[in-house]
Amino acid sequence: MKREVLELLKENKVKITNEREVIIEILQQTTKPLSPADIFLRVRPQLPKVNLTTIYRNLEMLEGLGLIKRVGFNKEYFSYELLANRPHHHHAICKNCGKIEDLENISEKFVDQVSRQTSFKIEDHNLEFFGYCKNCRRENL
Amino acid sequence: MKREVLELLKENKVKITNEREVIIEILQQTTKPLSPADIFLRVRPQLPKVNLTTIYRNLEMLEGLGLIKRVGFNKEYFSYELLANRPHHHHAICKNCGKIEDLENISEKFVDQVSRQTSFKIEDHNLEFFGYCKNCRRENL
DNA sequence: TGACAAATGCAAATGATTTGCATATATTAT
DNA sequence: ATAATATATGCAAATCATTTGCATTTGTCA
Repeated sequence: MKREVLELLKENKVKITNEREVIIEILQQTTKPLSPADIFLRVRPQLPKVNLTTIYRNLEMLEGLGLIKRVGFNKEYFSYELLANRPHHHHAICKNCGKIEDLENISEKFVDQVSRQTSFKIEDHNLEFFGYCKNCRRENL
Repeated sequence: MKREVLELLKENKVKITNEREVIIEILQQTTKPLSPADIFLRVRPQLPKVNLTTIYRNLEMLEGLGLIKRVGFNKEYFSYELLANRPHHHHAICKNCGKIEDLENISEKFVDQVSRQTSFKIEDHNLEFFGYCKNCRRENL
């Protein structure tokens, strides 16, 4: 667990438990969004007694602190990814196999456009693309 | 129910039931995305015996035919909106009161950008903005 | 009008997420 | 180091949206 994260947790009087260390490390080691169940499966080998509830509660806490972001894919459930890991980006999701590709370098100009044309004070946005990855396109032929 | 819709249903051997007529009319009369429960509540006054299951099954059917689009908001459940009602657009969702504003006229140039920079064959995308609407911004002061 | 496939209503199943509560653990002051 | 205490965890049960099985009803088409 990185120093910065550790400090942020301490600042917020959050106890550093084994469960939290493992959950955060897993999030740090991954480049793809993980669902609570995904994380659970990866924590268990290290902490066999861990409970799914603990995963949920910690994800909620981490989201509250602004460390992770919740992303929702089409017919799927929510997943989470660490904000610190990479700069703001979007996803391309394969409709067939569920493969997720990160899209970086997308111009954020349109975000400014939106902020201008709405009366809302925009703070965040989600942008997800759906289609078929290379492999699944082949299968469809 | 508009003629075009009626024809599309018949083409696909879908029976024209009272439930379907009412569900489709409700979707046609609304400019905001509606959840299955929303639709259920609006159908019931006209068809008191209608069951939520029927709403779900028909939404699935309409989505399959490409008549409606499923949109997922942040911590909320899925909602549906009729594609024919308006051209492609996006949403701004108030983090406080849940108010939804439609955003039209957003340049779609970035969609082309994406198609070029990924190996995916992009077919669709979701774009949602989150922030605070005029009223809720006032309340926060 | 009758035959038949498709749609509905109802009840129960499912699956993710949440909650209550007793126990365990990290933190803080002693 | 140790004790006191607030917080976190595990477990079981509750919740809530969504799905499924099946008997009954209803459109559609000959």
